[in-house]
Amino acid sequence: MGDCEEMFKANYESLKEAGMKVTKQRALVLDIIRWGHLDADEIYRLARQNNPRLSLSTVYRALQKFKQSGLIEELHFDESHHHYEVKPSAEHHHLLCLGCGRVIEFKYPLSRHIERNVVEARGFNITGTEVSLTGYCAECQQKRKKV
Amino acid sequence: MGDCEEMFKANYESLKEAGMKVTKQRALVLDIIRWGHLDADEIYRLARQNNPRLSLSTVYRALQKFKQSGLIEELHFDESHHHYEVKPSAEHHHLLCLGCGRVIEFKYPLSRHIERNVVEARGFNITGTEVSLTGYCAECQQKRKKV
DNA sequence: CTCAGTGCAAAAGCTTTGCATAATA
DNA sequence: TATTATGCAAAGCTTTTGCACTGAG
Repeated sequence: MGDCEEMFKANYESLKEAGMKVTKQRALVLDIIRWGHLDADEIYRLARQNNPRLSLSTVYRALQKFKQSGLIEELHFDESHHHYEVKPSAEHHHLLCLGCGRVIEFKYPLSRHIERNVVEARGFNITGTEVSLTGYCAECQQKRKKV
Repeated sequence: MGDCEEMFKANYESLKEAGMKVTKQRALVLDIIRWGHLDADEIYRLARQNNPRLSLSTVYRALQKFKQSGLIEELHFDESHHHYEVKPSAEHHHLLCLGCGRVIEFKYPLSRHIERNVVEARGFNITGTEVSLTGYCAECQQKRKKV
């Protein structure tokens, strides 16, 4: 690797711990994922500002690897893209504002709640929970009233 | 239209009520959606058993129209396909078994529950809720133990 | 040195669109 | 008759894959 920036040190550690070969492309992609809930193409475009030779397939391959090793999680805000975030420690979900696109995170043990309160879920072993809540944040509701 | 089967009468009414032009293709597609949680290609293949000249784009255009007029809803069980169901009267969600692919439906006013119990959701106007719960049903847990 | 990762280009899978024809209201 | 829907084929978009080359361990 050789000439790698200081700012990626933490990412190198993460990759190493996850048992992955460390490359500057992967460190870069991982670093960008920490910025927010981005999709592959957004990650790609941001990453190219740092490394213009990076290819989109490398981004996709990195995302796949990270997902497999549990470093990140895939989100499905809308039907056409996937978005990614570094794996959270506690179960949490997202409110997506259809007005401004902002994402509000909140912690909530929803799978436990459902296992306890939903009759049909008795005996079902829930391994994955993804909640997509869409609507309008307080600010966007104000804007919409005015229009 | 002319030579249309008796079994589609109810669908004709639904389409008419929704303010759509009634065609035998649409009635057929709508009829098939009532069978279960199918994706576009499954609907297409089933529909062609009845009308071999039907095209896939007609299926997609019908699905889009139905969605717009609120006749059906789009589900996102896995990341690559969309599945469809006729619009339910009460809020309900799905448990998807990764073993056998079965879908268990359950009614639950989750958006209300979240609006009431999640601090971060205060002031947020939730308009859409979709919950994807994946795991293993009781039967598949048994099978997995044996293997 | 060896195997895994990268870049490029090409392909795959799902969905949408353009256009001439056919069917509904 | 005037739209609107259909069928077909072609294009679009996101994601995956093949292959030769590079780089990490």
